[in-house]
Amino acid sequence: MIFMTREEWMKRLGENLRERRLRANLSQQTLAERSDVSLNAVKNLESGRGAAVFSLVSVCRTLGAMDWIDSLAPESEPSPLEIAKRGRMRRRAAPKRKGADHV
Amino acid sequence: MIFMTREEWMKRLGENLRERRLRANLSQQTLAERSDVSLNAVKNLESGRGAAVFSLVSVCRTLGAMDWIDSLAPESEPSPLEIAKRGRMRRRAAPKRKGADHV
DNA sequence: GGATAGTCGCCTTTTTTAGGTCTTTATGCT
DNA sequence: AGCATAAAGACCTAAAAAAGGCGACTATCC
Repeated sequence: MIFMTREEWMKRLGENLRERRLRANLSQQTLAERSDVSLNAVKNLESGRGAAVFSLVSVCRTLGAMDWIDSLAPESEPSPLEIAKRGRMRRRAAPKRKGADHV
Repeated sequence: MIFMTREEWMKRLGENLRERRLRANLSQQTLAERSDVSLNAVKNLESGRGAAVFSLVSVCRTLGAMDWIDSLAPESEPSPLEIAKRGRMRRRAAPKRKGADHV
């Protein structure tokens, strides 16, 4: 289960969305209208074909399923070492200097 | 906080992804390469501009953050009433018949 | 069984994103 | 402080998705 291709993930995502919609007893058409996207956008999402993040967000908002967005935020606090060394949050990745860090 | 526009959600999503990346101390460039998407795709994602679900999935896969996909699946079992009435899972939304269900 | 309507497939046009490159900004490290 | 580089921005072309419509299939309800 760990090594799923991106396409497989998209399909899975589509299935989950579909289930959600059916639990709410909504047709693709109705969901599309309420989400203010086209019917095709919903089709593409559920079938796992290409879709835009905007469509995904729109549909999820209608379905009342937005928790996933914050579930993506790193739940762990920055390591104490980091806080000690650098006062604030990191705004850039550490630069790979010339000869310093090899590979 | 409840009524965020879709654009605001996109921005938030981007910020979360950005934080994740920084915690991993990866540059946009590196993340893009490892995710097999273009640098622009990563930029678009983090800036909250339009992006493809494919890009989102790709990046999340690299960051080891795929739990959200299944978090979208309805965790609740279908209601016992439903199971009793109809043997299997619903495959379509209930049709809105002519005079039957009003609005 | 029959009628209704949700779903799927395909097609065309328009809009958006990916992918690439260059310039500028500003952060992080020494 | 100085410098190397990550990151943001703008611009372009090609590719992909949105949007809209049409027809066939079939699950659902009566």
